[in-house]
Amino acid sequence: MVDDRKLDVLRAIVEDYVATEEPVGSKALVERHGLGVSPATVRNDMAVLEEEGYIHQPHTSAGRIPTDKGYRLFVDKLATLKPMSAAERRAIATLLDGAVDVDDVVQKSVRLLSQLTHQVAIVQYPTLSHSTVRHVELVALTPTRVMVILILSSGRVEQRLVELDEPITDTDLAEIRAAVNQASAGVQIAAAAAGLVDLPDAVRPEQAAPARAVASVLTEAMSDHRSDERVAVSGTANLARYGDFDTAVRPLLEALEEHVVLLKLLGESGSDAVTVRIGHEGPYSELAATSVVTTGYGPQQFHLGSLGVVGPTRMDYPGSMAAVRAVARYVSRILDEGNQ
Amino acid sequence: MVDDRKLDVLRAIVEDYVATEEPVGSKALVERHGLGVSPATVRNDMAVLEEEGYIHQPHTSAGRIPTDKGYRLFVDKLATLKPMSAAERRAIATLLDGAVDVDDVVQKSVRLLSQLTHQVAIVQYPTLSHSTVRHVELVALTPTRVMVILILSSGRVEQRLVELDEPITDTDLAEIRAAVNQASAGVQIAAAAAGLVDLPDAVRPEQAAPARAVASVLTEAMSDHRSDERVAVSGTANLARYGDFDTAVRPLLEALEEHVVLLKLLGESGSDAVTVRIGHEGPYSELAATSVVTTGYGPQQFHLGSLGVVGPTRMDYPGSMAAVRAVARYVSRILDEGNQ
DNA sequence: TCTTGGCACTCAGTGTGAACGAGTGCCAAT
DNA sequence: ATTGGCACTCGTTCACACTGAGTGCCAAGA
Repeated sequence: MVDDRKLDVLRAIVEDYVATEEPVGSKALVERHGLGVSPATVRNDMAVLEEEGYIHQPHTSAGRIPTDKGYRLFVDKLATLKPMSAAERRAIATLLDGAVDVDDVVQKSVRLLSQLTHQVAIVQYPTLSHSTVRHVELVALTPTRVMVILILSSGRVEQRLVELDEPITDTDLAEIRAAVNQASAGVQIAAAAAGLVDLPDAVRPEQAAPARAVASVLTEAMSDHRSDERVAVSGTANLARYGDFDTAVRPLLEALEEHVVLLKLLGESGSDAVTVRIGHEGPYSELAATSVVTTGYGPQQFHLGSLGVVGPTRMDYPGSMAAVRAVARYVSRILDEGNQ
Repeated sequence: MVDDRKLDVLRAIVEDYVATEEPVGSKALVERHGLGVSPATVRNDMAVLEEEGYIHQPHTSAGRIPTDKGYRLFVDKLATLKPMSAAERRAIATLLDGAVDVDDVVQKSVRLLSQLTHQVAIVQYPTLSHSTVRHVELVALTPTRVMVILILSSGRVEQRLVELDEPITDTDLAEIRAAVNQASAGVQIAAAAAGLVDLPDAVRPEQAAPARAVASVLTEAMSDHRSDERVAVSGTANLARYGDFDTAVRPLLEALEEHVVLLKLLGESGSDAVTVRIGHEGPYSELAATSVVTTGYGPQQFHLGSLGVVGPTRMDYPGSMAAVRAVARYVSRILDEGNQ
């Protein structure tokens, strides 16, 4: 049986342990929280909680620390999101409103998130796969060198250089440009990439060769989801606060280098809600001592990417969850505005 | 007097200490290096080296470790650059040749450098200040929304969005575009930014308002040296190998978060040569235990930026210097090619 | 039945002191 | 100038006893 008071005890243990990084005993618990019962009673409750696997005793004569299962219950049942302070809200708003483009939004928000939570923050760059093509521009730098510029609805701009075998005239280039935009403007990039196969047929025969070259790099740029795989990381210095270098800090530092790993950590948080993955619940056994708090972002439930924080299981979940949610909302709003 | 054999002893001490991270004694020294003399002789030499301040004894019954001054002598007099292996050369070439744009070059080379040296690598994004304007493109997304695209000789592309008060026609836009390119193409960005002040006078009166708006964002984009201040960092996980968390790792992790600090570390390495700054020689007292190996890069002595590695003073200087130089050369070459 | 005070027990952490040994400095001999 | 020998230093390690936070259990009380 886990009744209300036992939940209170668990909450108190989690809060104290997060604050002190030391096993917490029954006496300190009743002192620091107004539980209204004696240490002996708390001890009985602790015995039950331990029996059920929510807390754990490193050694006989020590206090208790929460297990992953205990944190899980804490997060599911007990954690009321810490509301952001007015100052924090203002900081988020002013910082992110000053961002000039999408990359800037990502870089500013990852920094912000790490500062708000004092954890390591991760922000995935927004995916291009839902974007539509807004415009394609062709600029002749020299008669045989054309800069191809792809402007997406997300505000992202990709450029590629094309070397032509033959010099091209401005009028030919203009016609190809028109044909390309005819074929792709307003179309989702995947479909646009597919449609460009027919581009050489849509122009006059003598323009087929350069059109093919242009179509080729455009297709490549559209299917190049490199930016889907990019993530920004900030706040690694915050790891310094945590002891236990070998089990907690080192594996995390190594994981942070591997963006593939980070993407997997972020990846499954598809929905609107804030997801918490605690210790061993994650996919990497080396990261058994770290937790991940993530959520998706994007305008109107449109999943453009994920962001979150990672840190030791011993982390401030309510605070992290609140910050993650707040930043995700602002980012979504900003991206939405830029999109109109 | 510091004669040749004493220099040999110093070299041996540095090499052993770098390899083992432990104070090195006279006996181990003659065993591991074929010095051809007895431990007692080495001890005499060590006494002199200590007197002169090149090495130091943490406590009476311990071996010696090099001082910053000792590392300095080692680097200046003794370090012959470790030549890159054929495999390493090939890795550099194949990786960097696959880069598609400038940002990609930076990101790949920082990663490469950290892997080659097993240190923390830093690469500054190339400065824009020497770039010239290659082309300016104006694209009407809607009649009142114009995407301004600035293409620089370095291959970098900056985009900005302009909201117009009045709808604009395609012909007006084309005329403004022509005027802008007339004024800026081929001109260094600083001069181009200055020249754009006169843009409204160069177009027909009814186009002055939109021209002013365009000139305004272009000037801002040209003088926005944000990218001069950007740096890429990789290899923080390599710090995990070093003990001495508080004096060596933590301050460095904190410094790595502050890009301003990084830029200052990189900053003074203007020339072509590889610069080594050892421990206290640097500008930050908190980084007294870390050394920086940097060099500039850019085609034909044109300083576009700096790159290098940072790590504890106890680092493999010859290897780091060789890797830094090799990567800088490749980066310079690639940027040069893209620039033609 | 739940709560509480009391009490014996456990065991990590701390401190002390002795033994150990890596490494040195010095000196006399070569 | 180099070398073997030797006494000396001092950090490290280990054993051992001590301390005290914290527990589990039990009997008494609400």
